[in-house]
Formats: sequence, C-alpha cells, structure tokens
Amino acid sequence: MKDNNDMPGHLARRFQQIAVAVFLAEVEKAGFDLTPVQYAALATIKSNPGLDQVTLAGLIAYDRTTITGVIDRLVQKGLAERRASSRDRRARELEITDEGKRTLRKITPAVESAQRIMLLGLNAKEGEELMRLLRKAIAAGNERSRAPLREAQE
Amino acid sequence: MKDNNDMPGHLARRFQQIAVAVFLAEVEKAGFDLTPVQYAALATIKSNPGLDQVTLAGLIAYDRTTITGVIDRLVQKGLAERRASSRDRRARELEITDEGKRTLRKITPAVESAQRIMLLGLNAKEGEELMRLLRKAIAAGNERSRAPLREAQE
DNA sequence: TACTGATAGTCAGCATACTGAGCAATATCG
DNA sequence: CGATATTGCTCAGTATGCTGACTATCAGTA
Repeated sequence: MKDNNDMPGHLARRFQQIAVAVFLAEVEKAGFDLTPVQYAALATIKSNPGLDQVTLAGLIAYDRTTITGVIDRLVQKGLAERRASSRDRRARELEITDEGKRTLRKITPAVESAQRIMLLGLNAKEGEELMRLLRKAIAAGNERSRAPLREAQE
Repeated sequence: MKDNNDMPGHLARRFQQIAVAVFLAEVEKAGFDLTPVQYAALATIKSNPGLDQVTLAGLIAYDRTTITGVIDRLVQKGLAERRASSRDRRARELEITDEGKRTLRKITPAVESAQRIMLLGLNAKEGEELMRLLRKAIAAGNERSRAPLREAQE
C-alpha cells in the first residue's frame, strides 16, 4: 500500500492548497481582496493590453470557460474592462483600468512575500531546484490538461 | 516584472492541474469514474475502518466542509457507507463496501500509472527529489491552510 | 448538576476548474 | 460564392475548496 506521501498527485494538491492559503493571507493582510487566479489574469492583461480572452487563457493556462467568470469579477471590481473587438466581432478586448494598475502596484510586495513564505521550509538552493523540477515536469505534461500554456501569437 | 515561471504558486497550480487531468484520464481509460479526491478518501476509509469524518479529513488534509460532499458521492456510488456512531451521537462512522474494495483493487494500476505519467519529464532521481522537496515545503506550511494534515489519534 | 466551551457535521454562498453543448462570427476551400 | 469547418465566447451542470454560520452533542468545570 503506497503512502500518500509517495504520490506526486497528492503532494501537488497539498502544495497548491498551501500556496493559495498563503497568497490569500498575505494579500488580505495588505488590505486587498484578490485571488491568485485574478492576480495572474490582471497582471497578464496589463502586460498585453487589448488581448482577447482566449489568448489570455492560453498565457496563464486557464480553461476558456473558467476565464469568463474570472474576468467578470475583475470587471465587477473595476480593475479591468471588456470591450468588443473591432477586428473580430466574436472577440472581446481586455484592458486594465487605472484602478487595476494601482492595485497591481500596491499588491506586488504581498504577492512576492507570499511566494517566499510558500518555500519557507526550503533553503534558497532547494527552492530553486523545486521550481526547476516543477517547470520541467509541467513542460512535459503541458498538453495533458484541457488548458495548456500557449505562447502569444504573431 | 517577475515571470509566472518564477512563482512557486503559479507552478503549483499548473502541476496540480496536470496531475488531476492525468489521473482522470488514466482512471477513465481503466473504465472507472472516480476523482483523485474520492480515491484518496476511499483508500483512507479502507485503511481505517470506522473512522469519523473529521479524522478522515485530517488524514488527507481536506476541509471538513469539503469532505461531506465527497462522502456523499462515495455513498451514492455504493462504494462507502456512513452510519451513526454509537459512542458519539454527533459523529458518523465510515466503512468501505465490498464494491468499494473491488473498485480500489481494480483501479490501483491506473492510479500508479497516473503517478508515473505526471513525472514523465523527469528521470527517476529528479522525480524523487521533486517529491522530497514538495514534502519538505508542505511540512513547513502545513498549518497555513484551513485543512492541515493531522495524524490519527490514539 | 448547570453552565460554558469545544467538537462533529451540515448548509449557504462564493471562486476555481472542467465537460459538453450551443450561438455567432470568421476562415477556408471547392 | 456558398457550404463547411473553425473559432471566440457563454452557459448549464458537476466537483473541489474555502468562509462563516448553525444545530446537536459532548466534555470540563464551578
């Protein structure tokens, strides 16, 4: 009988569980109300102004049906805007608002602090090695999820 | 501007996403319909017959409000039973059914295959090292989530 | 024993994540 | 050009995961 601790799937779930809890705690301590998913989406919109939802989903490996609700909440909080695209009437162009930019700026220290706290049990070299191994395993498994990472086109 | 790939939180989410997809694919290929969460709960019930829901949740680090629904679905599929405890009328004792045992037995190869596939991008030594580092980081962060791992009592 | 606090479980509500279906618009190709 | 395929997005439904509140019960203590 294999122990849970020998199952990478179980360890993945536990580490992700802790990562989300740490992120939310740090962000709340800084006075904001933003989930890890919302943060990643907002930061990606900022770096790629005017991108459409499918591209955004690809850049952060979200499912296209998930991104709809995430953007809904960013828009509802006044951090992002969704407008019809002129080039393609099916698509929506996403923009970050000034309020969104301000939020991103002010929240960054909390986000970075959260990333540190997640790795508190490891020394610097181990933290780097963990990230390297995760990146490698993820790269090999990218196409196995419904929402693989996709580089920006053009 | 930090890249997503330098954020352990983002990598955690991606690895977990792939792990779940791989698990579901392998289990479905074997002809079963069981989620990673349901599998872990069922296996733990089998190893600890008669345990109550809070103990089960602690052993696999689930939230106590999450475990309710998971057990509902195991019961509904005929894989587990929930009975009132005689010692404590608040508690429910959990048992695996014969059908549940049969399912666990038949599903094991698929589960093990899934664990292998998740690490396909790594060689054996790297896979071991990834698990070691995850275990270490998780141990340090255990108390930071609402659903920390708890050893069985007595 | 009566009061107080803790514990087991559930429920409502919200936020990911996914499957599968559907609509509207665009692209492609005979 | 017109039929067909593809694409961008949304929606309904299901399954985690969590917060916070609530009931029932148990445990410890004044």
